[in-house]
Amino acid sequence: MASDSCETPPWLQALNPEQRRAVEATEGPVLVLSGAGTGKTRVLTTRLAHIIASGLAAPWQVLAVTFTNRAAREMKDRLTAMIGPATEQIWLGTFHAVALRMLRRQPDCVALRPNFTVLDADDQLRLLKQIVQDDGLDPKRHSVQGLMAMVQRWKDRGLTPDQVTPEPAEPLPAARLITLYRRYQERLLALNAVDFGDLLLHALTLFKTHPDVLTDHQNRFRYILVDEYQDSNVAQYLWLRLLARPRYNICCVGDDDQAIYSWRGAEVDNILRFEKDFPNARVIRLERNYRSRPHILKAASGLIEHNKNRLGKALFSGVSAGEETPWEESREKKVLVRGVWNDLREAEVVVEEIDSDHLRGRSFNQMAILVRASFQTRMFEERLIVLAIPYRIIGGVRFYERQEIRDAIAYLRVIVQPDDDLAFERILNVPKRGLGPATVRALHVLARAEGGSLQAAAERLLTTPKTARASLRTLMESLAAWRIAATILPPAGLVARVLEESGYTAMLWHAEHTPDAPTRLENLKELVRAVGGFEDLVEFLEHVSLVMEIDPGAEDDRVTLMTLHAAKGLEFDAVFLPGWEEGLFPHQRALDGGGAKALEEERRLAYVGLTRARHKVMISFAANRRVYNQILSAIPSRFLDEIPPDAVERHSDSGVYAGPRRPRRIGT
DNA sequence: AACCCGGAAATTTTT
DNA sequence: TTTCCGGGTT
Repeated sequence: MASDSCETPPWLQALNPEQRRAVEATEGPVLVLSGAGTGKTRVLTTRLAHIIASGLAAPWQVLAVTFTNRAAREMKDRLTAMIGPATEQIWLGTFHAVALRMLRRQPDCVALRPNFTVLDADDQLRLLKQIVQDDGLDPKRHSVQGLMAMVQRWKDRGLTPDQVTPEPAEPLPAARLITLYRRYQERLLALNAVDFGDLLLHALTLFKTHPDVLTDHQNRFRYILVDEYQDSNVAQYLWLRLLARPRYNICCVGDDDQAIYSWRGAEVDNILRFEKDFPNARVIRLERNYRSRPHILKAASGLIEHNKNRLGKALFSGVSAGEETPWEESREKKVLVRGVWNDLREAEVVVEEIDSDHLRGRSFNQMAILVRASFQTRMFEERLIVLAIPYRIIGGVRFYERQEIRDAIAYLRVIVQPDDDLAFERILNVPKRGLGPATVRALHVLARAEGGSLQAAAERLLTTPKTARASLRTLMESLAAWRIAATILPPAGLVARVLEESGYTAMLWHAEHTPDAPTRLENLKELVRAVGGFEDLVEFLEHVSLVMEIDPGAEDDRVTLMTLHAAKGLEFDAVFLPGWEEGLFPHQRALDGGGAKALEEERRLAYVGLTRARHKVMISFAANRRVYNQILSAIPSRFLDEIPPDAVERHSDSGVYAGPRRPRRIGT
């Protein structure tokens, strides 16, 4: 083993002792508890490089799973810089991407056929709604979204319809819910489709029902790395446990203080239980923070200490964070807290601060406004536009969720995958071609009678001369033509042709009365451009269903606006945290139902926000905020009182309730 | 099949 | 307030 050699390999030299231990502890289960800004990504990438460079395993014998696409991309980039093209051979990706890759190899093992589709949230809802209606339930009385959430939660826990245990206190009898779940799963299989939760559920089923497949994978993966382990759900945990056997060379990296996804089925318990789950596990703590200035660390640590359910970890400052940066100023030795009259004023104050920072030579790139809920960004956008400050929003309405993009993609799906009824139904009458509900109903009846797809039913319908509709014939002929074209044209060319020949662009061009038609046309052009980066249509569709976002443009100097959730893993010189009010942050939903657990998660979210900052944090709260049409009053967030007072400098506008206990300063 | 109207929900966070 | 959905009418 390379670590036995006398010379220290160069890639280890840049690490501190704890990091180095985390990298060199290759055998057996290891939990790396890495606090914010302690060099987690460096440890992960170095560990991978170390395993490969010292010959412990070939690249393709290593599996590294992340939670987000961004984390996967970042790791890939940094690893490529270290070990070059061998990176490509590592199994590196999000849980969902890796699971999908495995399922693609053996779709038949979980009753799928090749080329199965990955449905997005919108398709899932549509499908479930159909099932709910078929069951004679009124979608209005029983929220389809609520039912969907329930199904997803089951899937997050790795439960198939057969394994779901009846739960009391649900809106419907348990047996009926399970039937809905079962029908939903049956419909998905019939459509040759999976939803997001299925990727993991099926991957788990694959291992459970096919021991030979599991053994193959166990033999292949000598080393497993897991990022953001605190965000894993039960299904992911079970899947990892199976896969890691019998060597248990599994290294999980995470921070229980940054667990913010329980609403999506993540189990903080996974990380809290690690030592029990994996006997003889080594636990390595990374607590040396290289990111934030001491006052920020103090504020963040003081806040998170109010959580009871945590492993306990204390960050300390690794180096003095600031050398020669434009951020050295005396008044920013504390976390600034501003209390203002209303949300409008809050936007003014924050954007003014951003503007004056910029005038002092600080770049917009290094400033971020992190909000609790995405609707908060609007007010800031308006203000930024007034002062002509460039900004970018991360998250928001995602590119591939826009209507016109989903329509275009539905066309592609119909071409690639004739069984995809959802996509077919979506495009059947878009643009309008006289194929309305009556036609859809007829097709459904026929499809059900013959046990085939809607497209098969459509072909069949055309053979019965009496009912044959000219426009349906035209559509089916077009589809056939596009299918042939797909084998010749590059994907981008095909998309352009489909949009043209289907009449879709004509429809938009014609629709001058709708103000956003030009934007939509623009988006479609953007889509063609995005498709241009792919050589294979199927590959593109895969990318769409997993990545959901389009490559960000060139890095220019802009302020970033995003939610706190989206900010995890990022860092900025200055971070602005608006909306620290009871009811907004902590969010009302957390205060209503969830009890202490939900509140602790909100607190962790606040912790994540604070620890994104290198040099400067400004928190703000508004006494009044416009929600819908009404103006709501709120008192400052309890989190403000939980930050150690000596790490904070408060200024509140006159007349603004500044919170209990502390004397307030008036005016500035 | 296309249009109009009224009522209800919307705003937590995402692979 | 706006937007979306479903039902009813033309």
